[in-house]
Amino acid sequence: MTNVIDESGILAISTRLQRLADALRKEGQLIYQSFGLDFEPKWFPVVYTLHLKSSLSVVEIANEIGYAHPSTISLLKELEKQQLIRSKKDKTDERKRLIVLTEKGKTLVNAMQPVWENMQRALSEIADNKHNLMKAIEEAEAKLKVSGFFERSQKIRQSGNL
Amino acid sequence: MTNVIDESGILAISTRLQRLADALRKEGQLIYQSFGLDFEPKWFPVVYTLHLKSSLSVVEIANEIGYAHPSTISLLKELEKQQLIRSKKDKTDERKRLIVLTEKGKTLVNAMQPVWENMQRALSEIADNKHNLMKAIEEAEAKLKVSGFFERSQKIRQSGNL
DNA sequence: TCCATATATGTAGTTAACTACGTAGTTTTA
DNA sequence: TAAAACTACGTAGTTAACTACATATATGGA
Repeated sequence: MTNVIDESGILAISTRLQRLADALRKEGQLIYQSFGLDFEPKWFPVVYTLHLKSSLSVVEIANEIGYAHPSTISLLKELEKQQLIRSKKDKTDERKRLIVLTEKGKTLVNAMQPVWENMQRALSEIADNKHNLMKAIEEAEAKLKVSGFFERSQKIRQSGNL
Repeated sequence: MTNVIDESGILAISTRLQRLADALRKEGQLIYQSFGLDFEPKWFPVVYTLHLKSSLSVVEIANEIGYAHPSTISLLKELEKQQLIRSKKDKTDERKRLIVLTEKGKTLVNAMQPVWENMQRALSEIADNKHNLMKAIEEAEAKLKVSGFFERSQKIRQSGNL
């Protein structure tokens, strides 16, 4: 199991992140199935957000979950098809569509609580190590927010040595 | 900048990983451009592997970089178009195509050394924190190799409480 | 008050990975 | 030694995110 990429260090980091994200998403799908639930991991951010905030516009949801708005729209379409959400025009601003969970959606969220608890434990086993993965992600995101990868590269370059 | 997903904990981890991978890949593209190099981050795993191993078949490359072979084939097509690699039939096994870097490819690899060094430093600034991102990824991957997310979920479920 | 600018939503097309399946050589085994 | 099983490569179609652009409504300033 020699693997050049695992040894090429940090340069292949985006490859490694993507691989890991893919694997977890796919296995997440199997877990929902095994509990007999008709739910997909990619829906989690939207549904969880609406569970907490109850009524939000498309762009507000996009901001909450950190996605571009067209991605959010396509998730909302799927959830509408599943009858887990519905939407109505905002009366005070005709441009906005306010999204809410349906009764079916709320029921499903309740049914998913033990599954989420189960997943959380399994994920903790995987991610809680000497270097905690969630904390590492949070710290890296915080750094990027202060100054991006490109900006840091430019600064290093201008500093002379590279 | 309230963000439900950042606070929803580990359940949205695959979303977070993907976001981070995307951001780093895109900024990586800008960095190559800023150095005047016609190179894309997604090509790195293949090119770096061929730089170290010089002649490999399609499936061997796929295994080295941890991708499915069709993904590798489409990367190889792009690299062939860029004239960075070429291939010839293996004489002892007619099924195999042996891939090598061209002279242009080798020259580019040399030209990229300082850029890779620069990127490595910038990435270290981002990822070397209290919880080191690369190490966290490695640890999580090791755990998954022992027993996957699904398998762990099943075991927790069977243990009774969930 | 009306025009310019900004915001909210939507559509179309792209990207970078994947799985499923097909074909052609190679190896094993009955 | 011929059939079965395996391996290598390739194609087609899918997925889950993205950017760029279009349209409709709202708002602020001259």
